[in-house]
Amino acid sequence: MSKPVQKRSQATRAKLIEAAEKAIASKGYGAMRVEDVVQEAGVAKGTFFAHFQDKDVLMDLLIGQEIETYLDAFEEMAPPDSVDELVKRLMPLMNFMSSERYVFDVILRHSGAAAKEEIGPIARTFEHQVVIFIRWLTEKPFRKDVSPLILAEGIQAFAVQCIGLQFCAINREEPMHSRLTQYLNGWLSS
Amino acid sequence: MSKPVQKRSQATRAKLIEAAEKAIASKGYGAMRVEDVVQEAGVAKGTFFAHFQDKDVLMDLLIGQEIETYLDAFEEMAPPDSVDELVKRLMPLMNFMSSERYVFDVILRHSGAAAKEEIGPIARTFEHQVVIFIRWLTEKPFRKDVSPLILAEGIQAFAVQCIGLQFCAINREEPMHSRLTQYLNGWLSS
DNA sequence: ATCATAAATTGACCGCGGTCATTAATTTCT
DNA sequence: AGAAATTAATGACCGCGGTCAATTTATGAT
Repeated sequence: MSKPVQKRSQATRAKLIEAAEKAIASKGYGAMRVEDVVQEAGVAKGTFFAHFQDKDVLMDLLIGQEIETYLDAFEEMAPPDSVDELVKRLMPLMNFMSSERYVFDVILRHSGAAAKEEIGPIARTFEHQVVIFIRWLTEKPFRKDVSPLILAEGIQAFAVQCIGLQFCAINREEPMHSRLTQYLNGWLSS
Repeated sequence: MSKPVQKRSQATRAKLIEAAEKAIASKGYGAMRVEDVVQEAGVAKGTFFAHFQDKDVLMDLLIGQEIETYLDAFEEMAPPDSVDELVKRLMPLMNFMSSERYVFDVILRHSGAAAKEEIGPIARTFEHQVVIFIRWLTEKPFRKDVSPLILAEGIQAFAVQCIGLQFCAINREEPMHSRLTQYLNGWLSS
């Protein structure tokens, strides 16, 4: 399943991923249908599930690699030296995470690895994020009375909270970035 | 849909809820099947959806009322005067929220009201929780340099974070309560 | 009581994710 | 090269949530 040995198998997998990306590009993540993907890829439905345990596994892959591109951008940047700067850096990623309710749900479902052995792409991005945050926090003037790991995980918790609130009508008048700024001012200042 | 006028309709609704509670009691939330519920209730499948927009709406109701019982217990208690006490008070609710992955997912999906007009049971419990936390925070010696509302929302964010991590194998060696204690020590102390 | 109107219920049907015994293509062995 | 053994692909089928035109039941007016 995860280790295709034949060339044909790799080609089929590539066709499926390409077809899925095409479907998503035109109709969004939430509207992607396995049946459309296999038709576009020119294979049978069962073939899809021979390559991906279920639809979620493919979504994990595609959304995970999208998130990773944002983290790559983080790596290029100089560490932010204020909460405002930090929030500004995070916004593009948060906008992607909140682009569709479905995307956010998939991310939440996969943000923690279900099993130690097989940590998925999205879970990996969350770990990667923590690494980046820890570096930023230790290099710059943020509070030092709480361990960087806890601080980093807290940033994630607040980001998730803000995205969640973004999806509810009552709270939508306050923009995500200003809400996150409030939380992080309370969380990161010494 | 939401305002049954005939007695017969109210009776049917009650039968459906009772049947659902029975199914959940014996097999858990995640295993509840609409088909089983309607059979137990002795009505047709379509009737279910005449009473509940979809399965999630019924889950919202049932899980929401369960959560509300924990909040009622909170109301009975004296406010906690330390983070340790606060965490101790929260644990029963958090244990319920993390009793099944499915339950947690439903809660996340409904924690924010989708529309101002029709705020669901679970969303109402989140608002109720905030009210309780604000009271606790203002009456007791927690930090005062951040608004109680933001502090209360932060407690929710950290609780959700801890439950989420609970479901992932990598982090399961650290018990929920000790993780939450760490977060809240950083968040609530002045 | 009788009929008109609205409310509630029905169950055949659909969409879509996911399964699995069968068949086809590849590789390995002799 | 051909037979045996692995690996890949197939598509009919299933489970389950959700829909809707048709039917039954209740209500209100005359």
